[in-house]
Amino acid sequence: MTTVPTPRVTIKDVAARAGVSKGAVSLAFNRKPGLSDATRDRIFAAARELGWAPNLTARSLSSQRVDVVGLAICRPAKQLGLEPFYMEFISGVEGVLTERSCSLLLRLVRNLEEEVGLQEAWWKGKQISGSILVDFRADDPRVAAVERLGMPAVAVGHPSLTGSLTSVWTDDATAVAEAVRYLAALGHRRIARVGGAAPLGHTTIRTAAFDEAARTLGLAGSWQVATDFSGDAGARATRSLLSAAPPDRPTAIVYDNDIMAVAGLSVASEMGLSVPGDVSLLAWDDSQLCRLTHPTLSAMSHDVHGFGADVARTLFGVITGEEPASHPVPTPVLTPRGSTAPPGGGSRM
Amino acid sequence: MTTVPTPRVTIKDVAARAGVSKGAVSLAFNRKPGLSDATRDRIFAAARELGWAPNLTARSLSSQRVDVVGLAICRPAKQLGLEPFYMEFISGVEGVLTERSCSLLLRLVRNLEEEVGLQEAWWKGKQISGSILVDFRADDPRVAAVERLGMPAVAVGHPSLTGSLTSVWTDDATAVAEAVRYLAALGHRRIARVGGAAPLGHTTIRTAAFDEAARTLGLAGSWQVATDFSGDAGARATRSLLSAAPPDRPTAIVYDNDIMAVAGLSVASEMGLSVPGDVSLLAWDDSQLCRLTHPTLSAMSHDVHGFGADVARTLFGVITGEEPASHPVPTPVLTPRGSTAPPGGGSRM
DNA sequence: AATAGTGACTTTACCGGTTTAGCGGCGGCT
DNA sequence: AGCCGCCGCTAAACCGGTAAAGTCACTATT
Repeated sequence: MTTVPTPRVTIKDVAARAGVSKGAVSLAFNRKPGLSDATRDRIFAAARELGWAPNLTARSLSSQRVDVVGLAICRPAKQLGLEPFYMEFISGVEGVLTERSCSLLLRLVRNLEEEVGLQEAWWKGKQISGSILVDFRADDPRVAAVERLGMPAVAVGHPSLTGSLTSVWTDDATAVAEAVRYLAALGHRRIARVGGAAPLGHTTIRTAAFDEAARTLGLAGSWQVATDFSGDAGARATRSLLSAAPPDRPTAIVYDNDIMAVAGLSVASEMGLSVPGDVSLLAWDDSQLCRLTHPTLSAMSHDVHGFGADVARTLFGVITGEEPASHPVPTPVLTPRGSTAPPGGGSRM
Repeated sequence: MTTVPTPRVTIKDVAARAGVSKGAVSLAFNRKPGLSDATRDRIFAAARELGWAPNLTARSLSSQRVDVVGLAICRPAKQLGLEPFYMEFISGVEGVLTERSCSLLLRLVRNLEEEVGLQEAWWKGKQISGSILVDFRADDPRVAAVERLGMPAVAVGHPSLTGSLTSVWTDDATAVAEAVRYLAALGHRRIARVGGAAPLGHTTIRTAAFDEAARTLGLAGSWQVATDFSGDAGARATRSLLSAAPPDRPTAIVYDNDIMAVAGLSVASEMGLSVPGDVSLLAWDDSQLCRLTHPTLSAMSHDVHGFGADVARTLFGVITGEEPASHPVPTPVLTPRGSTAPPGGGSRM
């Protein structure tokens, strides 16, 4: 294929064709007052005939705004592929961006330092008008960096992690408590949790909430393991938890995402334990995956798409200077399915 | 948080501080010859002190190039979330883009018309320097549109679908044939396939290849179902295939992605059929998911990350005018695991 | 000694829009 | 009639860079 030496039609050509100045074309395309309807129509007709669309690069240079927001995700590719959360989140964000003809600049980064550098480059390079920050950690360096830059941003994470940034979060502590309370109500006394990546702030929050709930309910202890969110890690953790002799073996396990719960289910079956007879399993996030297993997985479910949309809307608020309030999205709710039941129902599968 | 009225440091400030002209600063930052080391150092020092980074918008306006490539994905959000393919593909693309400090503009679109409009807007708006096109269909309107625009692009799909566009593809026909041959070699005579979305070109190709292979091997027929790639659809299809009475029931099923295979596995178990005893299952793509089930899923596996990287590299070739050749990536290879075995081993689980 | 060549910069003309100041003409008001 | 104010539009400055042409001092060549 030979690349045609593109004709490069610019605003000047359109202006010439419509018999007006380029200022007039600009006014027409930005729906600003000051033009008669007749002229406006002539301009649009000319533009259509020439197949012209404004050069957004030039536009943002002179108008000092860009219709692009950034999203950098800092997790190993290996985990990302399977984590249904992100794609759904992104699709929620997209939905809102699209309505405002805004685009998403996506980048996967290897660590937070890289992300800080990237956000700075994006912002100083005037490539984005704001950014969505995810996966906060304790003392996250992005908080200070973003403040210093004065860049509009929305932090996805609990306010205790996101400093002065506008944030949107899920109330993980409450959700964890509900999960534990539910299992306890079923009669479980030995409940374990297979958590996510330890450095992540929300993991810490869930861990603390789990401990707290276990204590409050007077449970037999509080087994928790940190993983990297991968299925393999979830399988390993489950294997280790379930290989304890029955009196010490947990009768219920809560997972921090779907993948690990699926992996856990498979480990239980591989070890000859029935679910939920010998052990109850509770997943988190509740993607489609939870309904594809046998038994189906009970889960703490969550409107991830809506979460993304909310975050995007909030970001627009920040960008336009409305100073929207930080707020939580609806707390995940328990969706009981086939993987949870009172303990000791024990029939082999 | 009060947004600081950003100081707006420009190339002029840096030039002034370093005591040179802005042309010199430009030369320094673009690593072009014509400056003494001493001056270069002074410039960098000045830039560092002022915290300056070039305005990429201005740069691309005058240099006529942008370091951004586009990717529009046209699938319902619901499917995307779970489809491990895309995130892995994207991460492969990203890896290559990052080395060249290039960014990815991502957009989810609802239909091809929208995508055509988007690509045109992106290109005419000089927002991207090229695009990656995925999920081709027969008579795909994007082929003509992209040619008309003269936009550099790489099509992910078989050349029979992508017209004159440079393309990178997986040899699905060969892979399907291998899958069928393998199952036939195990002794299966009644093999079914749960395919992906019918309008997609690669689905058509696989369907034809499956028919062909079934005929060549003299199999008992060729059951194929089209779905939408979702787990639910995979489950429904499997349920329908397996509910035939034993002489007509397939003894092996090939799936077009992992999710559907996982769903199929669960349906088999729900119907009291053992895998691989009563029915063998073969997945496609081979994400982590295949190793998390019980039994583990045999799959046609595929270096999706590498695929993405290859596509990105090829796109750079097209952009720089090297006219790279269209080429296939390595054909998926069979990875036998626990879900495939000779038919009739039939012990209940 | 005159000429050519080179290295190190500077000057200046864009890139393709947006934006603001300005301007001619026309209707309304006094 | 004269002045004002507004409408509809144009001209020109500007956004922050890049790139090509120009300048100038200094060395090498003949």
